[in-house]
Amino acid sequence: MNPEAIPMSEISKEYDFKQIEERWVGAWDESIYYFDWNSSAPQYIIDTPPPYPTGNFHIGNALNWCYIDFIARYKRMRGYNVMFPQGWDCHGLPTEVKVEEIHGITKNEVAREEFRRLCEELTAKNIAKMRVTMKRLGFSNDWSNEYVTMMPEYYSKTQRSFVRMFEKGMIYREDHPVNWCPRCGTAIAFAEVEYDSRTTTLNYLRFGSELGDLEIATSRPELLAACVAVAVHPEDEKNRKYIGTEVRVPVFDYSVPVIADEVVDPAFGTGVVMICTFGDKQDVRWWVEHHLPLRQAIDRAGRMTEAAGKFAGLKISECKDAIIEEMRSLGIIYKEEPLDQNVGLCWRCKTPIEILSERQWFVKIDPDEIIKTSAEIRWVPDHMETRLLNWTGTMDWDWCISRQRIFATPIPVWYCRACGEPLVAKEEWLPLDPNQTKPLRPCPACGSEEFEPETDVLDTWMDSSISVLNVTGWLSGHEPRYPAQLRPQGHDIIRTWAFYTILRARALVGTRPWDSILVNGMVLGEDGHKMSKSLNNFIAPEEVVAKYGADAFRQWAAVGGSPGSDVMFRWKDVVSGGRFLQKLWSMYRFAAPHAKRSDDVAPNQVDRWLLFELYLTIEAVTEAMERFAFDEAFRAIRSFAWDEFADNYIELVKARLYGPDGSEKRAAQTTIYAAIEALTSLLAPFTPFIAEEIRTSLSGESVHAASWPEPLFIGPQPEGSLIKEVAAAVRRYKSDRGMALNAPLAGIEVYSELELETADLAGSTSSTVAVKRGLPEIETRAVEVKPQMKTIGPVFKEKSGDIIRRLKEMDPEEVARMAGAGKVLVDLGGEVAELAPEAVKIATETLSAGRAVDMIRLPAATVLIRTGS
RNA sequence: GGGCUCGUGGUCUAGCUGGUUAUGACAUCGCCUUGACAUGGCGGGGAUCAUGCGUUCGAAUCGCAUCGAGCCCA
Repeated sequence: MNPEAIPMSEISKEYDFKQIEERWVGAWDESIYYFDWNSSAPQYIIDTPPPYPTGNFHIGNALNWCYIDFIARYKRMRGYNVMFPQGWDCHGLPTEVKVEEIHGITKNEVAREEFRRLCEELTAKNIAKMRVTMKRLGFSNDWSNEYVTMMPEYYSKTQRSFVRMFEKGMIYREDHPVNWCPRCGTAIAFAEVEYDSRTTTLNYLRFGSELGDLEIATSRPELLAACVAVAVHPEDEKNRKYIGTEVRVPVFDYSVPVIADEVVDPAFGTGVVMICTFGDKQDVRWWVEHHLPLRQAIDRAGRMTEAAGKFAGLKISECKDAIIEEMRSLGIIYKEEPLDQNVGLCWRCKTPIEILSERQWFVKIDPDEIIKTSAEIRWVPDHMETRLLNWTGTMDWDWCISRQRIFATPIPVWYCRACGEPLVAKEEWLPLDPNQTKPLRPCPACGSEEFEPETDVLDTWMDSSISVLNVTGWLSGHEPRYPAQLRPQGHDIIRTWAFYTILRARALVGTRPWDSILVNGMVLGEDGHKMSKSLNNFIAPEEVVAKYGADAFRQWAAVGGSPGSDVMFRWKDVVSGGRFLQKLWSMYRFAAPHAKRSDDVAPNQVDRWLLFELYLTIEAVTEAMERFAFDEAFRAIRSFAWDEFADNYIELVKARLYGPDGSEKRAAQTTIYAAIEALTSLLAPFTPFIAEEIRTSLSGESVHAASWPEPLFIGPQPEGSLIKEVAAAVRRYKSDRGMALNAPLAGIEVYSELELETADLAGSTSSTVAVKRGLPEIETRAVEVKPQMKTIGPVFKEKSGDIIRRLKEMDPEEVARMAGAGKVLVDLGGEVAELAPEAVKIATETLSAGRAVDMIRLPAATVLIRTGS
């Protein structure tokens, strides 16, 4: 489009973000963001986090997606074959709960398949809502690579991964202690356990012994029936005599051994610990180490078992009360005191978890392999890797992957009714639900054809931990392209998603999952706390977009904080983003009729200065983008656009633009064109809407199909830079005197060592300008000595402080004279230090010596302004 | 209790491979309607760089300790 066809008056004065952004959302062709499976261009595959489809794309997601979009758009412009896929991690308890709520049912009241169907229906609706928000925010997702974990295309891969790892011996089924939520009725992994401090009671009781009663302290007397041993420290003077003997468990009256273990803290309680199966993780460790028997006193529903004798059937808390009451009345409890302790809670419902021994499916964890693989990955910021490594060393048992739920990937296993042997499905039978289909062969152990289906389902992390394999083409018919280049994710799920993904990629395809992982922080509300609905500091992205637009919101994401650190949501950042959009629009409104590309015009000093600034900006932005330093990148763009281009360059060249046609005018027009073209390209990853609006008006091409600007190789431009400095100084001069900026001055003389062009300076100051070499004939006087520490310190070491003090006391005129003569002598009392001239800088004051001029001193020039006429 | 990160004008932050004048934004105050923009321009005020000790000629920057905050975990 010819810019001449857009008179300035036809471009609205105000930037209408709503109209423009919504128009582009509707107009953009999404296919330009599709990954090309056949391309030989370097690939850049992003393992986008698949969000849980709650129906609301929250601001934490939005921050991460902004980061991803900045990178995806930047990499595309750099010529990469980019995949920015979108997945949905559908399975999970929250949806089950929501469905029960919506339909007023419990999951056991309807058929398994029917319940699953209701969950899928709700999930599909939520996904549709979230897609709308994502598109409105301007994310350049590749929707041709969307995946939905609840669909057979995806969960068949989860099932195949299960079968393959089973066949490699990396998945096994075993009776094993698991973390159990009695309320949800399901096993959970360590990653799902939260901790909270609670106050409870430490009960002191007596166990009967031939050596006299043994005193023990416990916070969980309800587990008395699960007691399998008692432990004391081997060096414990008071209690060591009991080691190797047996003591009687009160109330239940059976014998347990007393064992020695150094882990026991002799100073806690009575120094004697009751080992139960299982009160906590330490009990599990002792149980394994000392080969103790199993006495399970609590069942899956959180009620006491037959092992608890007359307390059987009571809830845990009821049993606790009853047992304490009984022991008090029998005098077994002789002391009670409050105890602060941290209890493990189910992350979903906050119910205290129990450790039960259950037959469950597990994935083997090899910490060394995880650590080795992690070392092959570039972590940004690098300290986030420490969190993974710390976590890797702290797990007491393998990853429990079976869950007692419905809406999840079925475990493709049956058990033979005749001999109990498990039959794991063959890969080619998948996908399947063992509750719906029968195995295609008889029991390999006994030949029976009668089977019980596995009703447990897989942990949802089993789905999402292969997201990276899914997007890189594993089991898809495409040539696989793992590892992916980037995993962007939050630091809250390092111990889960990052950990499990590394484990699974190693196990299934033998490589690291990604080249780099970019870890983003959490979004904090304006009160400084993590944004959440319960804290009532929650802002929806839709609200921000409605008020200030997606481009303004995205600027908050870019400059609100650096990736990795937590970022506070601040309205003022969005507001200031909106102002920048208006500023850009005003710039464009001015530039549109002037931006014209001409060949063979020679840029003048000011043009070349701007082109050099542009060159520096492109270099700085490119370098920052490679480090994912979006805040630095965007600040550099903003500073170029606002400070250099708008406030300085445009003001300097107005006279040329409004002046007569000629090569000087065409040089300015060409420079403006180049600046706007490059600027829109740099802005494209961050503010895709306004960048597109301006760029298409300028050149008719989409900025999102353009390539990243090449730095124009141009050296420093001291002349143009000085002209800018002088113009700014004159602007300040006028402002200080309350003069209008376009008020003419009687005359300006610029003294410097450079050969300056005067046209732009004369135009922007509305005054005649004379350029002279050297210094004006006026008096100068030294007023201050500035010692240069960098020069003095290394030479004079401990004398430096003294020298500085003396220098400041000396007459500046005298110091200046000595510096001019080649050396500065400083009397230190006993001795005289000899300083090189560069060890001091002299600040001078100028006297206009009776002439009718004002003087402005700049680092590289002296400007005289005639005040008389 | 452990690990990680971090304490810089009123608020948020840059600097942190040590060099005496600590960056920017927002807020605040003053001046200015000039042919893109008052959602603008120009300028001013405002900081014991959490505290203490140490290393050094010299510390916001390096080390140790203390206090405080956030996150992850036991």
